[in-house]
Amino acid sequence: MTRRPRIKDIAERLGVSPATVSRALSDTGLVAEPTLSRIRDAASALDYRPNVSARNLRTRRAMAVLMVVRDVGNPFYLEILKGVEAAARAAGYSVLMGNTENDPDRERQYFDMLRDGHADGMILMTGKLPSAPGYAERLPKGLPVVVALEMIEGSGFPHVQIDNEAAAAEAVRHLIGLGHRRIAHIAGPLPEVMSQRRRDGFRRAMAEAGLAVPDGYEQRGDYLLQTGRTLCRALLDLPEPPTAIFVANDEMAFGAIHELRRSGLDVPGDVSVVGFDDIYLSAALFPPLTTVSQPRAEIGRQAMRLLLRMLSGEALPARPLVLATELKVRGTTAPPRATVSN
Amino acid sequence: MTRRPRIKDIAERLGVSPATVSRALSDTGLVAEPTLSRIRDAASALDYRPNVSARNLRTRRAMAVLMVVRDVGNPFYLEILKGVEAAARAAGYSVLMGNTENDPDRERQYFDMLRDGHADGMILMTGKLPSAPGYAERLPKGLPVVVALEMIEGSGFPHVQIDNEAAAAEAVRHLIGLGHRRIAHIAGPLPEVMSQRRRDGFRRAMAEAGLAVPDGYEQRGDYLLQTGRTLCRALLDLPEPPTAIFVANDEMAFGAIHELRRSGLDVPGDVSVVGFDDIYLSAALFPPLTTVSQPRAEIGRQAMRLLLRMLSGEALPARPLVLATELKVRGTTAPPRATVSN
DNA sequence: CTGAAAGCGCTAACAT
DNA sequence: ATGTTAGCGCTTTCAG
Repeated sequence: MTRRPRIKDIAERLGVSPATVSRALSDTGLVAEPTLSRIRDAASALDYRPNVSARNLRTRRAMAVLMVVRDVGNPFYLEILKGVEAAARAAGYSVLMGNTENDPDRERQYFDMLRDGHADGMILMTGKLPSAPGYAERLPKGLPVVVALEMIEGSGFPHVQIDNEAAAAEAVRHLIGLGHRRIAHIAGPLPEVMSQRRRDGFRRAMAEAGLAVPDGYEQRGDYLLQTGRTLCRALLDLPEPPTAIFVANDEMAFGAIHELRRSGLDVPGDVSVVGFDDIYLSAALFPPLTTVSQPRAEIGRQAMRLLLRMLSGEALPARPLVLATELKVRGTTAPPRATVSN
Repeated sequence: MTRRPRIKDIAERLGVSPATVSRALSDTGLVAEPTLSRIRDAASALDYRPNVSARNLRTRRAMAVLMVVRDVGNPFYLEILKGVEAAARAAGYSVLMGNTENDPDRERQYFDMLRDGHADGMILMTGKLPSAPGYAERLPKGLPVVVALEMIEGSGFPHVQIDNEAAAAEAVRHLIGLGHRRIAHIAGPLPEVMSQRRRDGFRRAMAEAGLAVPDGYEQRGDYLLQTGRTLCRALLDLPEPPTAIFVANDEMAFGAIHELRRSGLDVPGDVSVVGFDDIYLSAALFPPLTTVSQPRAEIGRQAMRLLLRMLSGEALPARPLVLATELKVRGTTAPPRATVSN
């Protein structure tokens, strides 16, 4: 079996210089017509493919970006990945996936991949900088990093996000509008900014409507399905259980619904439930989940767009790019059974 | 801002040769102790990271593998990705994701990435070779490719798969064991080998039990949720509708269940449903889905293991690696309402 | 055990 | 418009 052809092989075969072949093959528009076609033909006849390592070494670019998430196993990220991938492909970039699982070692390892030339830029969706001590401070300024989905305050990187607080408030107002008064919230992990925002939205909507949030009406979860069950149980065991629950993500919402059903309660007849995220299959279940839909593919696309602009040396505005959410009113919300005011 | 340090910088600073630094940093065991530590210290003081393009160019390896699927948007692949990623990381490899969407251009493009040095090997889960004419024939023998999940007959690549036919038969036997006689099947796209196998398993189990498969009891789908609905409707409109349905994947099974409920039928009271794949959330729904569980993470891990062995030059056995499935009996199957034997 | 030298395959100045 | 030359940063013979 014969060795893979290099530029030199084509050049010799055609009696031109390697430089000309390189120029012809990379569409610089600097090669005249008789030569151009001959080179292209020869390249495809030899089934030539440029060696990316050599090219990358020379051009000091990898033509790859890194997308880093907390948990690749979560389908939520897939739609975003699709958006990123599409935008990346269109610009000739590949996408590397990084998975941190909240492990500080991995968090910094992916940052290191930027520095060692594995990737040219990074889309960071972990909601934090590497937590290794002193690491964040030592990061060079102007690193081509876009923070998406979650926010990292004070990081100085451009952000693509949604207004979690406003979206949460809208969801709660929907419940209030249906006539609910006793509305509870199952929150995400509160160290995280995103969870805080969603809880703040809940509180704001309640306050604006003059509704109290009794003790025990705010439960603190972790975005896992099982926890949705447990915390829902806790709410049902309250002396005055809520007639509606705003849950900080869909998985916990499913858990909550499961628990309600097991307790013989009807959703939405006895208790209404609103989720957040509009994950895969949310619309397809029984009943379909009322939830806040994030424009996930668009988040991915925009994040990649910003990143490409950074890579082309553009300075980016400090203001975060905020994308619109949409409350999808589906089958898990209805007016409370007995509309006794207060 | 000062330039990124190179090996040469460390060498000069320490008065040793670049070669020694390289050897020290790559743990060859060829550098003696006073020097070794000095080099390591200097490297970490300078925050040195080797340039991967240069290294890859020199070593002719990318230390990356490519995992190619039909549709990144499908959560099904996530667990596999997790398995691949874990095994890859452990061996020092990164994972590149490829998404073909059944587009022939992309199918071949990812193969090309192998050839241009983007990746050293590939885990192919698309169930087919690039369909561009003549392409498959021209592929060099012994390419480091492992086919996972689906099979590509005659491709000559090592396979990691499950026994789709046996698993399907087991699922159908479960229904028969419950007393069902009128059992229908909603199949996947039949050009695909995987769908054929699952259908064959259905047929075999029925034949073995001496049960007929009446006209219209085999519907041909495409793995999409909406299609599950439509085809379930078609089954219900039959003069003698089935009392149980074996569906070729979970998404269509959810669609079918949705349709059954909309028609006022109880699952599993009136109709039992079995799915295939055990996708995300299948266990968490109401009722939880009875389905065939594939060892997804294990498929990923094993595929990566085989690939690593190919990359180290080992010749691999032609026999496919077949992993065990497990029928998860959950809440969507029960004996038929009126157990009138035929 | 360490150093000198070569070169992986490509592209970018510079020259013509 | 094309050729010449150099070099990206690393690893790996080959010497010593």
